[in-house]
Amino acid sequence: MALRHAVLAALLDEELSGYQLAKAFSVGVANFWHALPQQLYAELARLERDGLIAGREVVQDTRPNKRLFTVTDAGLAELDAFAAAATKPSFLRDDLAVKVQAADHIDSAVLIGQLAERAEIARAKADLFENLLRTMRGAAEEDDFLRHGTRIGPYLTCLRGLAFERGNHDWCLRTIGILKAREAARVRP
Amino acid sequence: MALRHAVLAALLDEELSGYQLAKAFSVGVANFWHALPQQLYAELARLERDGLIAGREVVQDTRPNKRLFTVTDAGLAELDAFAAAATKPSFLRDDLAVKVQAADHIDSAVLIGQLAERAEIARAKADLFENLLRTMRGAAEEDDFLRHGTRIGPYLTCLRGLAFERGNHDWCLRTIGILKAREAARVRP
DNA sequence: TGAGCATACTCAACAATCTGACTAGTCACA
DNA sequence: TGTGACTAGTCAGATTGTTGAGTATGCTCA
Repeated sequence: MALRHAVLAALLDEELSGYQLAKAFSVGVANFWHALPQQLYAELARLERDGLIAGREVVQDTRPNKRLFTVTDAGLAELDAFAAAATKPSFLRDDLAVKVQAADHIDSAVLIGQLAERAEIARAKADLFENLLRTMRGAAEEDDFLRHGTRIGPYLTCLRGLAFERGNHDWCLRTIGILKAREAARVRP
Repeated sequence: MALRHAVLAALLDEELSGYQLAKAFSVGVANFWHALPQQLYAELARLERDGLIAGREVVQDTRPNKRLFTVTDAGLAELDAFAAAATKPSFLRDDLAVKVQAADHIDSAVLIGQLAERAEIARAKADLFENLLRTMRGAAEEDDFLRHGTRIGPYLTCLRGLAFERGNHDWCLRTIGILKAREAARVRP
C-alpha cells in the first residue's frame, strides 16, 4: 500500500489536482515513485473517502473544473505511522537487465542498440533532475540549502533519482564498450 | 511478461530446479530481477507447457525428488524476440524514497533509523555482489575476463547490481549526515 | 477549418505480484 | 526427543498495476 503514502508525500508540499499529480508521477519527475493516472485518481478517491486528504473544487472558465487536494491531520498521522513501520526492501526489476543477462546468447548489435537508447533516456532524465535541483535550491549553495532550507525532502529524493540515472547511464555506456570490444576481438582475435 | 524472460535468461547458464531458481530470485542474488517462489513455479509450468523449457525428473534418496529445467530452441527464439522488442523504461519504486520525500514532516530520528538499516542492507548486498564477481572472473583480471570470457551476461548484470547498491548505500549515509546536521543546527542555530 | 495537443477525468477488463497457509521428508543440535 | 532449519514443492485469494477506450472543452498553428 505504498502508493497511498507516495500520494500523501507528494501532496505535502503543494495542493495538486489529480491531473497535475498524474503528470508528476508519470512524465519523469517521478523521482521517488511511479504510477499511471488511473491508479492515482482511484487512490485519491480512496484517500478522500478515508479522510486522509481533503479536496476543494476550483471552477475554471476556459478549462474543465478541477479538484485540488491537501493532506489532512489524519493524513499526516498516517504518514507518521508509515514512516515508523518497517521499510520493504527495494528490488531491481528491469527489462534491460534481463536482456543483458542473456547477452551471451543473443545478438550483440541488437543489445547495443537497446543499451544506447537507454543511455540516452538516462542522460535526459539526469539533465531534468539537475535542473529540478537547481530550481529547488535557488541561489543557495547546495550544502547551505540542505543545512538550512525548508522542504528538503523532494531535493533528497531527487538526488537519489539523479544518482540512479547516472548509474544507469554509465553502466549502459560501459556495457556497450565491452560488447563492442568483444565483437572486435572475435573478428581479429 | 518479463518474468517469463527473466526465468529463461536465468536458465541459460545452468540447469536449475524451481527451488534453486526461487533462491536465486529472492535471497539477494537476484541482481537482475526479483520474484517469489510461487510466481516462479507458476511461470515454470507455463514455460514448460509452451515448450520454451524442458524439465527432467531427478530422483534423490535423502531429499524430495526435483525437476531440473533447460531452455529449448523455442525458448532461445523467444528470448531473441524479446531482446529485439522495445525495452520498457525502468522506474524507481521504493518505500524508503517515499519516507524521505516526506522528510520535512516526519520525525528525523525515525527516518535516520530507517536509512541506517537500509545502508547496512545495501552494504551487505554490495559485498555479496563483489564476491560473486570475484567467483565469476576467477583468476583473470576484470578487463581480460570481460574481453575474452564466456558467459559475461551474469557478470554484467551483477556489475549493475553492485553499482545500484553502492549508490543506495552512499545516498543513505549522505542523507543521514544531512538530517543530523539539520538537527544540530536546530538546537544551536 | 481542421488536426493535433492540453486540460481534466472516468470505466472496465486483464495481467502481474504478493500474502499466507499447507504437505512432507531430512538433518543437525541440544 | 523435540525444535527449528533446509529441501522441494502446491493452492487459494487479495491487492496492485497495466492496457485500452471514452467524455468533453478549449487553444494554437498551419
